[in-house]
Amino acid sequence: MLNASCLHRPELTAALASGDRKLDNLTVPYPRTFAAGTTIVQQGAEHDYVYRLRTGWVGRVRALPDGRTQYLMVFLPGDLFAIKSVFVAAHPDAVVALSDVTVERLAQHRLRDAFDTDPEIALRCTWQIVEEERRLHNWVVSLGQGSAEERIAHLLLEFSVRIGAATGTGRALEYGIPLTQDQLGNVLGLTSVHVNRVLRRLREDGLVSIRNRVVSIHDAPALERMAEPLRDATLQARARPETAAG
Amino acid sequence: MLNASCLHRPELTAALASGDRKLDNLTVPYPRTFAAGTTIVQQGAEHDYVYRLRTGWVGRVRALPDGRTQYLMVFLPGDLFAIKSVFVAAHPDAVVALSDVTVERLAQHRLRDAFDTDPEIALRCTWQIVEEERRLHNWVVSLGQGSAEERIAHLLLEFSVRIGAATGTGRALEYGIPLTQDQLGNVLGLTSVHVNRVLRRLREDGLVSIRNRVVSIHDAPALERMAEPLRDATLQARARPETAAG
DNA sequence: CGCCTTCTTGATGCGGTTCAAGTAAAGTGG
DNA sequence: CCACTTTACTTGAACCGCATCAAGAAGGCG
Repeated sequence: MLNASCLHRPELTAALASGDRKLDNLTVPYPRTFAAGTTIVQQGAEHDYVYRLRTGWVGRVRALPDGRTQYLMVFLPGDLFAIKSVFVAAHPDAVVALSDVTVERLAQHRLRDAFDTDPEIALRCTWQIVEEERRLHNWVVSLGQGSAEERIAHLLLEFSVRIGAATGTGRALEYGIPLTQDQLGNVLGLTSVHVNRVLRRLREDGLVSIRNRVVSIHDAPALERMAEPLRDATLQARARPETAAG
Repeated sequence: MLNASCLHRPELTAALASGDRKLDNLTVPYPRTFAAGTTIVQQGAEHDYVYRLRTGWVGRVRALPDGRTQYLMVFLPGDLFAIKSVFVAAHPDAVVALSDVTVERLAQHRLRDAFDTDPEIALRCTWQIVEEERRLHNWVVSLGQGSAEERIAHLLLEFSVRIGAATGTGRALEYGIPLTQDQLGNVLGLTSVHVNRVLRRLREDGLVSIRNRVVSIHDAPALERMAEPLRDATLQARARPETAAG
């Protein structure tokens, strides 16, 4: 499991997997379930658990005082979330179940002890945060520079890759998505109306369609071409390495 | 030093400060300087150092293949940067000196060893990443939901707070800023033309002005009112705590 | 002085929002 | 099983915030 893109230094792979396995011993005995729409962690509240997502989709979302809302992260199975509980007292944003989900809970203080005594667990936790940072960087680029088309293409492809990686099969050309167009808008920084219009265009052009909460990628190369400018530069750089400067 | 907003769990304060002090023993003997505009870490390159910023401003920036660019982080004195070197092989974005800077270097592998053997150092490193994540969350909200006015007001206030915290004095109502309007645009996801126009309005309305690379906040309350919707919700929540839900 | 970067301002246009209305599908309670 | 409601999707028309294009002014710096 662990992570999709495996951008970590190769010498860490074993330690990471080992750290992940060790989390099993720290989880509260029985997994817990939340129905779609449930708030798992309240915005602004203190919280004493960290979670490992087993099934379903979870989102971190911030509500602005005037009613606007923005999603900050979408978690898929295998992700650790609310890991900030270990370090900060209050969560500045809510964590909600986007679909029905099952999670394993880890008591914050126990994980914190393990963090101190077991470097592999510390590594696993830090890795999760580093990975989230990577996603956030891409998110900022997407929101700051991407057009609506580019953002949507990029997001649907990212889910495709992450789901594919989590399930072991390669990229998923068809996958369930629990997000409504309204939620997609709040992920992408767009209105649901515009999301709808762009999706229509993509559907009519035969690139991708969403029907009955299922994404079907019909023309992956074209979709990738569309999302290309927003693609994580790490991969591009690998294709044509450059010399480092002082 | 360490961080501004002190949102960490109180029981960690001592360990964090201690971890920060321990970094002193890991730094390469002589601090290094970079001239404004220099690239410190190349986009897409591997890199074996982590840095602690002593003086000046540093930015992490991503260049898209078609020429667009987006800043992903602005580092101020006290920040650790390129800390990802410890965990990932290649940096997906460049790190550049926004002004003349002096930095302390830490060899990646030495820090990694220390990370394993000393929980306080692990905590200090993880804390830096958690803090960056906090900033990125706010950044995403800003780009996703904020108007140009809100984003600019929010950014200038954030710098004010962070500089104030780093220098020990409270919020800085006047501070030097090395960013050009063009760079501000690439931080804010706006064109320099629009940044210019909004800054003009803010100046004419007596809220804030930038002249000769110096920001002067003339009407802090009004500026805060303008940035209010984007303000980190943690503080808001503290004012009126809510009950937690299951 | 002449060049270059940054700042400034105007004119014009487009991408995305806003407002509004209508359709479709899935509950829900009687 | 059928009115009634609710939630999601869809589409149109009008508007506006910000981008784009263009050109000039104001400052460093060789």
